[in-house]
Parts: sequence; C-alpha cells; structure tokens
Amino acid sequence: MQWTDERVELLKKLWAEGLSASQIAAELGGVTRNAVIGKVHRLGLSGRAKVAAPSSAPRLRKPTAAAPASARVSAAPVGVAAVARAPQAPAYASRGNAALAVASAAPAMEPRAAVHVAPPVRLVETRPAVTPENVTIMDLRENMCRWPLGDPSQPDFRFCGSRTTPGSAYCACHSAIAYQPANDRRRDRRPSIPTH
DNA sequence: CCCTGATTCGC
DNA sequence: GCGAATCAGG
Repeated sequence: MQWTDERVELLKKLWAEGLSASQIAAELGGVTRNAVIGKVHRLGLSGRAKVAAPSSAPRLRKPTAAAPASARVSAAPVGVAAVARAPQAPAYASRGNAALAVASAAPAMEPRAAVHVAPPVRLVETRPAVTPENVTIMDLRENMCRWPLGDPSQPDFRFCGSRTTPGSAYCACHSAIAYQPANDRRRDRRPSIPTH
C-alpha cells in the first residue's frame, strides 16, 4: 500500500480525532499500526495529548555497531495545547448490562456512528467471518465482541466473542456492520437479525 | 496478556 | 520515505 494524498489526509484527520494508531491502521487498511506511527512522526504530528515528562532516559537502543551520532533534536512535544483525548469510546455498556443494551435494540447504530468514517477498503485479513468461540454473558470480557447471536431469551444465546477492535464493542467484521455512516445506511444493508 | 506511542535503522 | 523490530510504559 502506498501513502496517497487521500490516505494521508484520513490519517491526519483520525489522528487529530484521537484515534489510536492501531485503530487508524484498521481504518485505512493495508497498513500496520507501526506504519501509521512511522508516518505520523514523519509528518511531524506526533505527541498530541502526551505532555513532556519523558520521565525516563531517552531510548537509545540497538547495541549494534554503528552509532548514529546525530542525536535527533526531536521536535519537543508542545507541552501546552493539551488536546483533550477524544471521547471515541462508546462505553455505553458498563459490562453488566451489555446483554440488555444489545438485546433490547439489535446492534443498530452507535451514538457516534454519524462521525464514523466509511468502513475500510475491506476487512479481508483483519478477522474471520466464522466465530471459533462464541461466549455467554458470563464469559464476555472487555475486549470481546458483544455482537449477539441468537435469541437473548433462550439459553443458547451467545455473543460473538472474537477480539474487538481496540475502541469498539465489536470485532472488526461486526464493527463494519454496526458502525455505518448515517449517510449511506440503507435498509438492505441492515441485518435485522445478527448473522455471522 | 492486552494495549499505547516512540525510536531506530535496514531497506 | 517506509515500516518491522524493538523499546518503555499503562
């Protein structure tokens, strides 16, 4: 993948919004979070809310032979403009009522769905479409996909349970369904019943 | 263990 | 310029 103008713009936007590097990487698709971080630094827009206080010695690793003499005078993070980290996390389900929250209204749209950008190019490699391990409410953990499977009133009701994408309540493939932009949301795209 | 960003350096 | 590897830290 290459850093086209569009992708760079999206990167800047998402970074400014406070999304993590891994989230941005997932959003862009085709890049790792390392790539995103590397690009962020090269663009010179690193350290957003992070204030000074290096606290520990500068990291000069690699005992490898050639020492890079030039101690980069890394642009000191602007200590002032403390950009309040964007809300970003729905956190609407405080663990306990996750079941209720989801069950009452099928995984429709999140509060910030309107702000959310369109799904990535396609989540091919990101996550399987088949759930290897569905979980009950008892097994549901913080970073397990809360996508409901089956009838909540039945004992065989389960949650997807795949690993969630960092800020989301769902795994990548279910996030793609749940976080649809308000604009291009069509009825034919809305699954009335959770599928997998 | 999960995650976060930061840095280095071979490519 | 790019990003994997590696780091420090939560």
